[in-house]
Amino acid sequence: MEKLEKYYHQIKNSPVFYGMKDDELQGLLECFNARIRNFEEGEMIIRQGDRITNIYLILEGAVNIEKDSYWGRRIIITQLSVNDNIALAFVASKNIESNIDAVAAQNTRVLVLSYEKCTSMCQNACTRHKVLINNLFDILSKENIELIQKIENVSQKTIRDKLLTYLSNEARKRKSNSFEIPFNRQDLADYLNIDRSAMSFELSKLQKEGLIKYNKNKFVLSARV
Amino acid sequence: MEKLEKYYHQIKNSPVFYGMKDDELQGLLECFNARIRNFEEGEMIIRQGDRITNIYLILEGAVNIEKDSYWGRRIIITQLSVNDNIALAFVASKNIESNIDAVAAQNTRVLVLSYEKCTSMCQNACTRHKVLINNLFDILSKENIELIQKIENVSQKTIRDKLLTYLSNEARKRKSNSFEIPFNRQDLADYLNIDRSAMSFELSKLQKEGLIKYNKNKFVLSARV
DNA sequence: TTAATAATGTTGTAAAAACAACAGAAATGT
DNA sequence: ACATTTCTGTTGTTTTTACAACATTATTAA
Repeated sequence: MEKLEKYYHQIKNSPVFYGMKDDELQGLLECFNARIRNFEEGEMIIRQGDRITNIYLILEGAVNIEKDSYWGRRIIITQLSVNDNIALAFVASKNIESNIDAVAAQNTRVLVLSYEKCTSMCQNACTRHKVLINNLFDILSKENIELIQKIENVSQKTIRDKLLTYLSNEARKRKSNSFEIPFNRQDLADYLNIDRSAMSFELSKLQKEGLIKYNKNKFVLSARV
Repeated sequence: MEKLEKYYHQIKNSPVFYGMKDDELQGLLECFNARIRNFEEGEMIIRQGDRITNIYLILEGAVNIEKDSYWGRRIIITQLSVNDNIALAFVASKNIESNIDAVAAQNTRVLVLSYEKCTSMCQNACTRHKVLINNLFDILSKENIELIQKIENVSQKTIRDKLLTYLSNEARKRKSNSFEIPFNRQDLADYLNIDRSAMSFELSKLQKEGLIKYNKNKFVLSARV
């Protein structure tokens, strides 16, 4: 339990527990059987078919939400990072199996809470549960909007349009024309559902045309985009 | 307010209000300024850029959630039907503008509730609000899972794989190999982000190969799919 | 019933993507 | 510093898709 102390401030200010008083949070962390788990890059945190009963809060690192298609191709649905929750939607619908994998994209530290344990104990009656569920509702709303955004990105017709849509959406999100993306080329291709080499080719083309500049994961969009 | 009576039973048993006592629901409908609105096929219920402050519950009909791509192509994100809520994610994130259109896919009857009005009045304190937010959390979770499902559908590489993935997901959802889909051919193409005529061609091919049978919107999957 | 309109299916052609194979650059480990 | 491995970019070929144009079948209206 001592290790929790180190992250207490971060936990308290995370969207899940935002607005909770210290004593409420302390009690909740105990009641939730809170513990910290570490995952190495590439390690599976959640597998397709799992039933999720825990709330996962990312304290350090990043996690890819993936799906292997029936024919073996990898689909990256989204990448989560610090302060995000993993597979929250499956916690509420507890009789629905996870249809996604969660894979550590780097070495990752996660706070794990037994949601089930708390709801059974406090019967939804305590104030901290009320704050929590409000927060969870907000978080899920934002996730929902993110997923719609992603659908827009991958629904473009050409590789070019997918790239431009993705990049300009990222720029808008960060309120800057200059930003880093969390993906390497292969991951970006798996996120946009396109071939890596074809994507590389189109990126160069966009750079030659002066629409974008990039170096590794750092992108700069020209005003024209 | 009399018109509400006609739908009272349906409203009471809808996922949003599920588990609410009669007096709670009655009070809530008043406090929410509940009213019924009708939309004709093709009419816009929500537009990109709107700020959503109402909860919309579909009582009759169906609604397409759409987005016009920058280049003018139509994307159907999902189709909602009776008992579904429209654009719920944007109600929670009230300072985020809608990035989607909601268009009546048929003549549609909708219950409209001012979410804002209630939250400001009851300060999240009344029991009915607690039941409501729990329900909303559940609904958003399911929507989330649906969106992930849709991402899987459109992330397949070929038209054939998109169709087979979509159809077998539908079959699983309805627990039957025989089912109707809510789309005509053009809408299905816009949902899967593919060309209608190419899709028609592939559908015939699948039928010739004996993998599927179809007539209009009614599909039957062979055991091999 | 017939004409008009809409929806769906079919085909050929041009465009785009996937794929494979490889070259060069960057990162990693020893 | 060197060898090894991983990542990224490039090119040519094959496959798939979009698009356009039209045929056929349903649906609607007169």
